[in-house]
Amino acid sequence: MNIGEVAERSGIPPKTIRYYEEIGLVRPQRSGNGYRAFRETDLHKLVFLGRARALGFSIEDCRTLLGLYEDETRESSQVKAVAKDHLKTIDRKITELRAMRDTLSHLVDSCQGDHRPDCPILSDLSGHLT
Amino acid sequence: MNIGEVAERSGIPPKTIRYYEEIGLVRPQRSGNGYRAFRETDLHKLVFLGRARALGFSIEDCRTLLGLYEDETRESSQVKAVAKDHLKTIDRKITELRAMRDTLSHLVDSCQGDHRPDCPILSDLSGHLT
DNA sequence: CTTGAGCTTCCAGTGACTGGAAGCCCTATA
DNA sequence: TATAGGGCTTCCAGTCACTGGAAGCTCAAG
Repeated sequence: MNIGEVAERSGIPPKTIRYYEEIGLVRPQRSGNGYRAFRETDLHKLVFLGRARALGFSIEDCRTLLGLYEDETRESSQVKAVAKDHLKTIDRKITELRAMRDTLSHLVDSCQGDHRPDCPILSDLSGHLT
Repeated sequence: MNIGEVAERSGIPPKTIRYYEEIGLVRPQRSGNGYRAFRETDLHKLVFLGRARALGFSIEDCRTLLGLYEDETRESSQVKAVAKDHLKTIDRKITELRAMRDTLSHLVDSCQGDHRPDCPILSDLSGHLT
C-alpha cells in the first residue's frame, strides 16, 4: 500500500502519517522506488492512532498505548492507568472551560450590546476599576 | 516602573510581557538605560490582557478587545459580538470534551485493570476488530 | 570594587501538525 | 515516444502563546 491508500483507509492525512513516521510511531518499509510501503499491521496502527487521538490522548500517551497494544505480556491495569490519567486531564479541562463559560455568559448577558460605549464586559476585564 | 514590578502587579511573567510588546499589545517607553519604563496605563492593559486570557480569549481577540477598550467611540455591540463568538467556541470545546469523557469513562469502567492482557480499551482503539 | 539581582537581546524549543516548493516516479494518452 | 498529470519524495517554514537559556549590560548595597 502506498501512503495515499493508507491515508484513505485510516482517515489520517498523508502529511500526518509522514509525521508519525518521523517521530517513530509507525515504521513502514520502503519500495524500490523510495515510496513508503505499508502493510496491514501499519494500517491497524494508524487506525489505532486515529482513534486514540480522537479521544484526546497525547502523542506520548499514544506511543505508550501502542506499545501496550503490541505487547502480549501487558497487564490491562497498565492500560487502565493511562486511560484514567487522561480522564482526569479531560475532567480538569472541562471544569476550567465551564468556569470560563459561566463567567463569560454572565458578562455577555449583562451587556446591552447597543450603540453606546458602556460595556460591563470591558469593565470586568479592566479589573473592575470602572 | 520596571518590568519586574509590572509583572508582580499584573501577575504576568516578564517573559510574557516582553512577548506582548514584541507582538504590539503593549508599547512601554524606554528609560535612558534601555530598560522598559511602564506607566500606569500599561499596567492596566496588562491586567486587562491577563483577565481576557484567563477567560480563554485568543491573542487576536485580546488585540481587538484592547482596541475597543481604548476606543471611546466603540459600541458595546462590538464587544458583545466578540464575547458571544468566543462563548460559542468554548461551548464547542466543552461538547467535544464531554463526548471524549463519556466514551473514555465507559471504556475505563469496562476494563478489569488486572494482571491479564485482555483489555476492552485497546480493543476499542484498535477498531473493534478484536 | 565587587557581588548579585535585575534588566537587555537573541535563539531555540514546545505539540501536533500543516502548507508549500522543488523535484522524482508512474501511468495513460496522443 | 513524448508528454501531461497525479502521486510520491524531502526539506523548510509557519502555526499559537509562550518558555528556557545564554551572553552581556546596569544598578544598588556593602
